[in-house]
Amino acid sequence: MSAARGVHDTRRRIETAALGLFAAKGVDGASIREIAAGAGLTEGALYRHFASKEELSRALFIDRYGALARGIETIRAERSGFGDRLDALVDFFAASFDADPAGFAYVLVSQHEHLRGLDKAAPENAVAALGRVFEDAMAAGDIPRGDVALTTALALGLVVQPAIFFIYGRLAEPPSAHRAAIAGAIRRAVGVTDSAV
Amino acid sequence: MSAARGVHDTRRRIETAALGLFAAKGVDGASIREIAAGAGLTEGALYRHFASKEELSRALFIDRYGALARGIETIRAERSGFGDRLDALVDFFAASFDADPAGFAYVLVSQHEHLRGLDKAAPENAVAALGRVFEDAMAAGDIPRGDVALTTALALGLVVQPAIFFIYGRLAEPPSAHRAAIAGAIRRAVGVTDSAV
DNA sequence: TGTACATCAGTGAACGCGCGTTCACTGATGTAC
DNA sequence: TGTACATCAGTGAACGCGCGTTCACTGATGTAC
Repeated sequence: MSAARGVHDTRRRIETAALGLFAAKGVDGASIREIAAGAGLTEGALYRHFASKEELSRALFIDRYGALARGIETIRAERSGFGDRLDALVDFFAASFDADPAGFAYVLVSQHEHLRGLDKAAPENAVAALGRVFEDAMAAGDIPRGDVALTTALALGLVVQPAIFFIYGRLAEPPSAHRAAIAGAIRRAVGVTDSAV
Repeated sequence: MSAARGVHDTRRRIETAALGLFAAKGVDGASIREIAAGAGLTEGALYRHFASKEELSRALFIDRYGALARGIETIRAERSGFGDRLDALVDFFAASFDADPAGFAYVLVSQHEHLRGLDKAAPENAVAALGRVFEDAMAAGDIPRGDVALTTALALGLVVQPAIFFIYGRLAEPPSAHRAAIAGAIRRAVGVTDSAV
């Protein structure tokens, strides 16, 4: 069993190396050889931990994307009132980004590739979870009724684009430095009514 | 010379086939063989028109990205006042999307790959051009002074995210169907002052 | 008008290369008796 | 405690494959005299 202790370290090293390379060069652009070298292994050893490159890239995505979806659902369950939820959501996204920029970048860039199969109604769909928050807000009269998908897109754009600007050096500081500005912009963009400030 | 007449048709057919495949599968995911077949040619013939796959993908990007940059600069030159410019910009983005969804998707997805070399100060940088519009607006007092890059990111996010939602089927209609809503969201998000409505 | 030559888009087979993946083997560790 | 066997992460060479690219060749068209 003491040999097995190292197993999770190795798996983690592979994931870390893969995530960095996938975020920087894309899944297609990063080779198994590079990933293995980055993790301090040979290619053969990597296949003791992941059955294929596809499984590796998918596991990496599901982990991170699922964590976002669960985080959103937790906030929806634990907070009531759109204002509280919105602040918590912006904080959560910003903290997720700070904790693992490569992971966040990977999810942003590869989501379409991995989500194509996944149904829009899937339990762990982060965008759908976000949509429910805006649905609730409309039902409660906290924001004007309207197209939920459009409202979700607008709010998400206000969070995601600053992250992309930061990743590519167009913004000096990460989203966490702009939490208040982003939350304020969302409030105004979606038209929060006075009762829900 | 009558033989040369067909040359531009062929080039266009290659570009159309490549754009569709690049937008759908990424540059790495689309092969020269697929592109050539899509254009009704053999691989060898494709190389009469483009020196390499890299040149093809780059030419496609530069054309489309440059057109966006020039469109933004034209609006800045021909319109005065932030309100007019903003409406024109949203209309322009929406019309560009409608005219060539695959081209727009390709620019969105591949910008980071191609812009890495390009300097932020490059003459045809669309994001920089957009930034100048917000700089002007701040100087004129049409919107509150603040971080220009952040303001640009917020506004761009409000335009881009609905396009992405539409491309991936999360939004039923393209951005052009939501022009007024998007322009309104930008106005509120960036805090247009009363004098500039 | 007819002949000779140049140009050039297109063909299709072939190339070398790097990729993801496999496999026989090693050696350290854990378990059974 | 000592021996025999099982397990399994890791090695490193090899595999077949599809990729981007090349190349000798073709045939239609344009140009010169």
